Amino acid sequence: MDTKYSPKEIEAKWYKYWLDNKLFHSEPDGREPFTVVIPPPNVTGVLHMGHVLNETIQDVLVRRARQEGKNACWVPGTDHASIATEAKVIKRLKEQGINKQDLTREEFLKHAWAWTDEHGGIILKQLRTLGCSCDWDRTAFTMDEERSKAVIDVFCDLYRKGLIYRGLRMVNWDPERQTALSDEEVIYKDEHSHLFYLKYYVVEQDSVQPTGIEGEVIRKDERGYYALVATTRPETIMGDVAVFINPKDPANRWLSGKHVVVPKVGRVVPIMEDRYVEIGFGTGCLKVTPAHDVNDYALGQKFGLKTIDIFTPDAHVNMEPVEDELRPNLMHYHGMDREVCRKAIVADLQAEGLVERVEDYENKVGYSERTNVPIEPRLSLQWFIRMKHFADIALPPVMNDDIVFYPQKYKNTYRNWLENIKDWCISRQLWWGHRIPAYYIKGVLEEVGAENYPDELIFVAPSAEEALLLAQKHDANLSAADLVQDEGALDTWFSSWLWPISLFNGIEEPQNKEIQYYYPTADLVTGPDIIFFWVARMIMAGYEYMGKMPFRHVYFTGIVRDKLGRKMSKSLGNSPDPLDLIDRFGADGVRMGILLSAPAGNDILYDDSLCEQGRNFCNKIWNCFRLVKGWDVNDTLVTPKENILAVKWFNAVLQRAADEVADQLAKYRLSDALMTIYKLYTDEFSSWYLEMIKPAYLQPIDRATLDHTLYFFDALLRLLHPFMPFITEELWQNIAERRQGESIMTASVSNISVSTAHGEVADISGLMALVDHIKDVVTAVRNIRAQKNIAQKQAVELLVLGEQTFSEDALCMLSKLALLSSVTPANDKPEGAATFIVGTSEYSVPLGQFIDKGEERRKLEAELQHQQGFLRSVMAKLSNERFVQNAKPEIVELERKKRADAEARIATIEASLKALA
RNA sequence: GGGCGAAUAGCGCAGUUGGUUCAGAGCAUCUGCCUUACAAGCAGAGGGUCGGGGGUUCGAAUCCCUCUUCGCCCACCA
Repeated sequence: MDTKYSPKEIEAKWYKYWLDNKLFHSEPDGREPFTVVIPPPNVTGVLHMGHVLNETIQDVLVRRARQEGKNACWVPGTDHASIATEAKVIKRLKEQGINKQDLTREEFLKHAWAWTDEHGGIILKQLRTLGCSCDWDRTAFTMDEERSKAVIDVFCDLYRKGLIYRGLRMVNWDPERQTALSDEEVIYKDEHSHLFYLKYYVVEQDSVQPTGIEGEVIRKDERGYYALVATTRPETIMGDVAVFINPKDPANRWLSGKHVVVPKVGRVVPIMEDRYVEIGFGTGCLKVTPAHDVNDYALGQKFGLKTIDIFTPDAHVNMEPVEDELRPNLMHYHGMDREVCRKAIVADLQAEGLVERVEDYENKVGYSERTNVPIEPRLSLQWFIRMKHFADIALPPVMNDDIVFYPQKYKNTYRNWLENIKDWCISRQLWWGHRIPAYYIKGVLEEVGAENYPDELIFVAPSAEEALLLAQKHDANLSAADLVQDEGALDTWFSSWLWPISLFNGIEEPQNKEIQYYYPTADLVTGPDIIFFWVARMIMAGYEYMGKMPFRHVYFTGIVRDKLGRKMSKSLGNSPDPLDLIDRFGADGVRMGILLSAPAGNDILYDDSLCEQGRNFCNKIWNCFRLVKGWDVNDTLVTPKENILAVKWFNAVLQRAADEVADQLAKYRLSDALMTIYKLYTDEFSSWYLEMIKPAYLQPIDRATLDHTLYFFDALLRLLHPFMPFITEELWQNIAERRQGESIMTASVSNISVSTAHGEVADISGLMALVDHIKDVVTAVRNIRAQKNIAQKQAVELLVLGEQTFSEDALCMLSKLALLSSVTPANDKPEGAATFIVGTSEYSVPLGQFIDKGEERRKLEAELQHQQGFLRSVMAKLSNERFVQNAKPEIVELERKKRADAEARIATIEASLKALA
């Protein structure tokens, strides 16, 4: 066996074994279910560090549940990710010289499916490399037949319930992809921009009169009186229909009732008044373009203003809606991109003296989450869900912890969103996705246009045939050819929100055995960035369709960042390829690396050194195994006394650690749990226990000690298995004879210690204290060796001064660990001895001529000072009457004991100093 | 603008109702060791006024107030 663990073949071997033996597969049975549904990654995505974190956590939870005897079922799958995938397909088609516009819907979808089949599911393969124990037989896709049926049926159902409606609204428009987006898909970014102050000349120049109100600001230049309007988007002036002032604003009072000319455009628009306009911002004059701004639209609605939409769907200037008589002056802007037009129009305005000034300005601009282009607010006909009802059913269960969030702080975020919920725009102008099951009568649509199409003539049904039946109730003469289906597709999240239900076909058959057994799921593990997109909406759908929560616990992971704290991203190139890491450190090493510093909710700063630590830990375990398996056993050998003590002690340590791990896991403190196991292995097991029982070189070990040690090893592997599945399986299989198909995956983790290890221990804390004392003495002796340059192999004598006595087994253990030639009680210590104190006892190692009296004295004096300082602080407390009166009696008693101990130690040190003199 | 959270060792963190030498473990650093399981290792060591200030208390990293700094979420100020 090599001294290094080499993961590659071992990982492949056991993953295959698990699959061959169907150990990941779950079927409903009598056991308690433990269900986890994977947050479906994009079907065309590849594994990144965020996935590694997320999936490793899920795997730990699932594997642990399996070991606890639960029927664990982790369902994998992928998301069709409508907008992201459609973008990728369009890009690839472009590379092949094909434009989406030239394709029919059917042709495009053919390409999209081809792409999905080709690249889809790569990420699921990669999850196997990481060791994920998903039930692959259940692999699903948000757009497969079963899931699609659920989506369409839910749409129809919500429509019937009046929770879905169609309407002309101002929506977030992505001009790149040319589709509407939900509010959640818009990311606001701070931007350096400019505030342009434009002159809108007053039409009624002759009637301008100062009002005499204090604070009045009348603007006039050689061309006459004008209103000054501040805007960040001068290109939208072509859609201006009014200028608003606040009725209470003294500065602009004189403009009341006037009309102004939109600069360059030439349109005469009224000055109007509304309290929405903030006095003191800019000049207090607001230009209003209802077609291109959400607030302007609201004002337009309130006052019945026209909307002049001067952009095409891809945000190029369109002069069509502009009045004929104004157009000739503006035609050179026609077809310009909005950004280009901004520059052009500013230049023109400046040339004509219509810009009074330009200021630097910081503002927020909304960007499309997917295409990263600025959102254009756009009036369009879309489908929405009324969210009030869903907010009402989804808020209470989280607030009262029926569904528990880890960490809890996200409850606030969740509440905040639900309490200010807005309707959800679910339609997208995309082809890749679930097509909206709404049908229109072709003739009527052509006659009145989409915007004026009456709601009563919309027929929503799962299929064209069923829609026709509905339509025929309205007009018996209609035939299939008279109906036309809505062109839009649904938001991806409209299918994801059903995931925990649709995976078990719970929408179609709510009473089926699977949904009844697996639902609600146990834990959801996901990033806080999709708390609104996904988590909240799953809770809504869960209560709406199952009447129950979709999951009991939500574990929000942090964001994986690089060492410098930057978010990992493709463009920065700071994201390592997980497969490459697995290649270098092994899957177990990578899992440990990512888990170690990933407490819930905290961002993790990833660095390769974390995986190195994981790999090193694998080696440690590997070498423990080499040692233990290398021992020959001799059945006739009597178990040494120190081994009996060691076994009893480690048995207790193991149980304590196992309890701690269980507690930490119950609190979802995975990295703490892993650290507990790590320390148990490296510190207690390797550094102490194995050294305690290790036979001399080439000597055999006794049967009882070996058996107990193998048992401990087995238990340690079981504890570690959820975190590092591969190496633990490998060693577990080799530590004892196993049946075919048997696996550590299902080896129990309850009752980890052996209660019969050399009989019951009555006083566990006494046992622990004894071994702790021995460890302290050993460490002190090692220190003396180091300081005095005494060789590791050179045995030394130890004198015990005072009352401390050791039982025989303790003496044996002590002698073995510290390599002592003798341990003898003594009243006085010889000339030239190094001394140290453990607890209240003093020890001494005679050194003969090696001793440096001066140094020894300095050490003792330093210790004396420390003890005296400590005693003073204790005395201060005890002499404080209010402390003695108010503090709890046990606390006071403790202080008294501290005083006694300190006094004893001081006496000992003083005696030693005297002896040295 | 509103809300939430954080600040503890060089680094990323733990510290559960205030009380055990409570100021912690891990990594990194330093020192000594190729000691027959492991140098990807072993044995040791150093390192922090718990962001600043005030208060409550016999006692504060922990509770309260305040200031500073950082992060996140939400929001229609052109």
